[in-house]
Amino acid sequence: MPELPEVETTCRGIAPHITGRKVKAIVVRQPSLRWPVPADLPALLVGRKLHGVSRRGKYLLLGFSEGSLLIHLGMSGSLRLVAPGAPPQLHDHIDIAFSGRVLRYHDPRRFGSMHWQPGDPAEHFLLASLGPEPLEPLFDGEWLFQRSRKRQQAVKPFLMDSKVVVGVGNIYANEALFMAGIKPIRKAGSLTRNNCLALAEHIKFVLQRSIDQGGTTLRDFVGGDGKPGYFKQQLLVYGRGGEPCTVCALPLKEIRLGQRTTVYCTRCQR
DNA sequence: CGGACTCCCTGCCGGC
DNA sequence: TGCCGGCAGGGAGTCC
Repeated sequence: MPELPEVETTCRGIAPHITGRKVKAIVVRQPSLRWPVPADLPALLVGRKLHGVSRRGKYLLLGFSEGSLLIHLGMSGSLRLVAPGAPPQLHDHIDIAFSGRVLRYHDPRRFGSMHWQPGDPAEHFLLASLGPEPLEPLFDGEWLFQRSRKRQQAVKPFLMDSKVVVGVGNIYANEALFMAGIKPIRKAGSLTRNNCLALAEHIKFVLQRSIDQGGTTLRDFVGGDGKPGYFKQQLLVYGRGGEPCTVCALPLKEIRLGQRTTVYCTRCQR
């Protein structure tokens, strides 16, 4: 169930265990993901040494000297390290076997993907037009303000547009809008500069806090129990439609906006 | 171009 | 109990 913090947690969790190791084998049990898994994946990877693991938006990048493997976890994907020979479970679609450790891709809904990009991964078509990373200084209130000018779209789908900023999914869009006191259905173009400053700060805050908490379950995660790294009980609005607002106790309103569940407080968010 | 909508897929939950 | 519709955290592709 990956949003940016889960992808970041995965990145940090797997990196120390596989960086510098050689790929020994690739097993593709189910090549039909969001896009077909490249048929030549074994030829591309076996024998290559992994230089490092990084993240761009919700894409994980396994970097080799010749290029990068881009992995997206979709809605239901996860990566785990398992011991060589561990029996695959249902929906364990792909193994990347390193010396001593197997990186196993699991994805019931198969909305995830794997792509190979020679050379600089940033040139891949899926990454080329992505907006800034939310936790980097390049993304700030001024950026949001400039990008939102004259946009008629509601602010929530605007925030979830990966060309505006990457990594803000449905959960964190709801949370950040609540914390910033901004109604999700407001037109992006109606936001004031101060609105945008608040919004950018709360996006950074909620994502960073979630990453910090994901870190607390890293050991379990790497050990293979796959515990998700975010804490549902800390969410202020997402999943709480009809329940009292944590600030004013008015029941939270739940609507559909751009085909996604949206929860907000009609009193605290304007 | 912006913005709304569709679809990829399995699992699960609530209603009947 | 079983079946069925609807919904789930993403996001590319299509159409207007």
